[in-house]
Amino acid sequence: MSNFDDSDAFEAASQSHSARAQSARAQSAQSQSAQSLSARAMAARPTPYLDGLNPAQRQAVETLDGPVLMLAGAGTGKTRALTARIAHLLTMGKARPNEILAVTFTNKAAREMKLRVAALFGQSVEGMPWLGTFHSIGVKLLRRHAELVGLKSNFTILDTDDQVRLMKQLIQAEGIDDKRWPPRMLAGIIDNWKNRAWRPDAVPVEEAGAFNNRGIELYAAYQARLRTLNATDFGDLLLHCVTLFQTQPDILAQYQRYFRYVLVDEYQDTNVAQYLWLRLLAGGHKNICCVGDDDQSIYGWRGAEVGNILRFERDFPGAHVVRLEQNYRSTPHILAAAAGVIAGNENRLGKTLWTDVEEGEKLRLIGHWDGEEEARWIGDEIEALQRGTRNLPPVSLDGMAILVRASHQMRAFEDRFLTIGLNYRVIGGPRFYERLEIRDALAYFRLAISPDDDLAFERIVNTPKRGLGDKAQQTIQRSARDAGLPLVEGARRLVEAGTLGGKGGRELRELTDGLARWHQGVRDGRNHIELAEMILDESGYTGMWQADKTPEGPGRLENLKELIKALEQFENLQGFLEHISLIMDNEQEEGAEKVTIMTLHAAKGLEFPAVFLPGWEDGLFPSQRSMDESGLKGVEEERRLAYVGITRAEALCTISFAANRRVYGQWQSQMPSRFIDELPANHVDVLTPPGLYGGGFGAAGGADFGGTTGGGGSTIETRAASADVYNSPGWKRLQDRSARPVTQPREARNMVIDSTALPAFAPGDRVFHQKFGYGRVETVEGDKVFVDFEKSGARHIVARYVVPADRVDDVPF
DNA sequence: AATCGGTCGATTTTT
DNA sequence: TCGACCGATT
Repeated sequence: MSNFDDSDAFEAASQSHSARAQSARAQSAQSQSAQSLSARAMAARPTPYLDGLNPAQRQAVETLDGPVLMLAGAGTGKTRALTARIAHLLTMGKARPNEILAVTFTNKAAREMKLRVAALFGQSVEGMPWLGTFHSIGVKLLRRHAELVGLKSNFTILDTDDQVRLMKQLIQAEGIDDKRWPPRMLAGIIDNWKNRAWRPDAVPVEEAGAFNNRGIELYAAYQARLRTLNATDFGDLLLHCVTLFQTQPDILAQYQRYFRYVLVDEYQDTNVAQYLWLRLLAGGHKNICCVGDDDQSIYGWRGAEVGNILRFERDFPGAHVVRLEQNYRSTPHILAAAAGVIAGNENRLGKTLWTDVEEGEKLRLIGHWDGEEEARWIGDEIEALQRGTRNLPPVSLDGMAILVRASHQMRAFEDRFLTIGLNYRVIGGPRFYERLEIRDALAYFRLAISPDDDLAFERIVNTPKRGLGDKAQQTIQRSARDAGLPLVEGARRLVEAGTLGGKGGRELRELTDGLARWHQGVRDGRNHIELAEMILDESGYTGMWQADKTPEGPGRLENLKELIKALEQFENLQGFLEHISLIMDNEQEEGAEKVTIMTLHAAKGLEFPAVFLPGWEDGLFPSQRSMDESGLKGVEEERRLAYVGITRAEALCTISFAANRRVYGQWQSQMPSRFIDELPANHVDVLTPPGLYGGGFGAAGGADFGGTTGGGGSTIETRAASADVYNSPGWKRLQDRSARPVTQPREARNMVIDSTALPAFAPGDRVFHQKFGYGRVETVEGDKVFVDFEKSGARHIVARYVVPADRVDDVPF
C-alpha cells in the first residue's frame, strides 16, 4: 500500500507537481550552460531520470565528483535524488555498476533502491553487486579476506541470541554470578564498544570499570572464543573490515581504486565504526555522497553519531553541501509546527522546509482525562475521518497511523479498537518469524497445507541436504512446467518414472512421500502440534540442526521448540500461518483496510494523510529514561523524534496527552510534554475545552476534573474556531463525559479499587470486559463469573475484571 | 519435562 | 500491572 512506501508517495507527489517540475527544469538548464562541458557533450544521451527534479535535487544528482553532503529534509524526495544520481553516474559513464558502492542500513532500503535504480535506468543494469547494507557488504568483503583477520571464509554470523548465550557461558566459566551480572548487559557493553570501533586492546581506560571491572577482559575472551568458533557477531562484520583495511594497506588501496563512487543513505545514523569504514573506502577517489538529515537522527542510543553528519565538511574538505528543502508531503501548518519544535535544538546544520501547497488544516491539540479516554477519543476520531466528517475528504484507514513513543502505549489502542471493532495493524514486534530456521519450518508447514506452494517447495527441497542440487532441481522444474503442475506434483511424477537415480532420487521419494503423508494429516484434521513436530522430525529438519556443529545449532533448535509452543495458541496450522503472514510482511497484505499502530522509530521514512501522536507527556515523551541517561543530549534526540512524528503527517496531525496515566500499575498525574509548548500556537487548534483541566495539570488537575463538569459543556459554543470538530462523535463523547454528573467522590479516582467493594453480579447482568467487550453473566461462581461475550463467546473471568455495562466509563481499570 | 509461583524490572531496533 | 525468567516442585 502506498502509505508504507516512500517511493510511491513521492511518485504521486511529483506527478501533482509536474508544472513546477517544468519550470525547475528550465531554470536548471540555464545554470547548466555555464558548467560542465562533459555534461553537455553527453547531453545526447537520454536522461529521463532528471525529469521532474527540482533545482536542488538536480544539483544533488549532477554534482558527481568530490565529497557531497545531501541534506535531505523529511519528504523532500531524497530517494528519488539518490537513485537518479546512480542512474546519472552510469549514464555519464563515470562508473560501471560494479564500481559503485551504495550503502544503506536496512535490507528493505537496499531492496527498494535496487528496484528504483533498475526502473530508472532500465533493465540493462545487471543489478549492482555493491549496493547493500553495511553488514551485507561487510560480509562480502570479509569472506574474501577472512584469513587476514583470523577467520576462515566460511565463518558463521551469530545473531543476538547466540551472542548472549555465548557470553553466558563465558561469564559462568569465569565464576561470575550471572544474576548480578547478566549476559545481556555484557552484550550491550561490548556492542557499544564495537560501535565505536574499539577492539579489546583499544578500549580506553575509563571503561575499565565496566561489568564489575571484568568487561575488557571478558571482551577479549569473547573475541577469542568467536575466533575459535570461526564466528562473528554483527559488530564484527564492520570492525573486522576496518581492521583489515588498517592493517593491509595494499588491499585497502585496491578497493579504494575499485570503488569510484561511494553513496551512503541515512548518514546521520552511522556509528564510528561505519564512519571509519566509509572514510577508508572512499579515501581514494574521494567521491563520496552522504545523504541524511541531522534533524532525524534518532538512533543515538544504539551508537549513531550525529557528529558524523555535523562534521562532514571538516572530514571531507571541499565538500559540496546540497540542501533539499522543498517538501512534497505536508501542509504548511505541519511544516511550521515541525520547524517550531526542532528549532529548540542547539546543534543543527539547519534547514528550512517549504512547500508550495497552500492552506490545509492546522494541527490539533487535545488533552484527556486519562489514557483510556485518549484511546477512546482517537478511535472515534478515526471513524469520523473515515466517514469524511472533517473538512477533509474521507480518509482510508490505511492512510491513518498512531505513532507512540514506547510500545506499551499500543495496548490501550488495541484494547479499544478490539472492542469497537476497528481494524488495526501493529508494526514492529518480534523478528522471531524472520529467522532462517523458522522460515524453513514454516515452508514445510505451508507445503503440508497446500502442496502447490512452489516457493515453499523451492525453499526446502534441498534443506536438509538431499543431494538435490541445481541440476536435479531444474529437472523437477521442467517436469512440473511441462505438465503444468505444481512442483511437488512434478517431483512426484519424476520419482514414479524413476528418472532421478541415486541418492537424490531416493531422498526425493522420501520427501514427496512425506509431504503426501503430512498433507493427509492436515486433511484428517490431526492435532496440529503433533503434526508439526512430526513434520520437522520426519523431514530430517530437526536432525539437521542437531547434527550442526556450529555455535548457532542449539539456538536454532530452541527456536524451533518455541515455534511449536507458539502453535498452542491456535486452533490449527492454517490459523497459525494466517497469523504469521499478517505479522511477517506488512507490505503484501490482503484484505481489509487497517489503521497502523507503531512506534515513532518505526515510522521514520513513512507518511500518512492523518497521524495521531498520543502520550505527549513529560516522562513518557520525552522519556524520563532518555533524559536521566543522556541529559540535554537525550532531550534533543527526543525532540528530533517529535520532529519525525509531526513530519510523517501529510494533511492532519493530532497531538494529544492525558492528565492521568497508569504507569506500571500505578496511577500517575502527568504533565503535558515540554514539546507541546514549543509548538507555534498560530498553527495549532486547541480542542481541549477550557475548564476541563480547571485547576491546571498535575496532581490538582487530575483531582479537579470531576468537579469542573459544568465548565466544559457550557463554553463549547463560544469556541467556534474549528466548529466542525465539535460535531465529531469524539467531541460529543467528551461533552457527555464532562457534563455527566459526578458519579464518584473525587477521592475515589486515585484510590485502589478494592475488589470486595465492587458490586456483586447476578446471572443476566450485562457486563463489560476490557478485552472481550460486552457480554451477559451466565453464572456466578465465587470470585469468578461465567460470561457469554457477544464478540468472543462464553468464558470464565475473574469478577474483578468485569464491570457492569452501565458503569463502563466510571471505573478506571 | 512440564508446570507453578515468586521475584524483578519495565524505551526506542537493525544487522 | 503484567510479563519474563528462574528455580523448585510434580
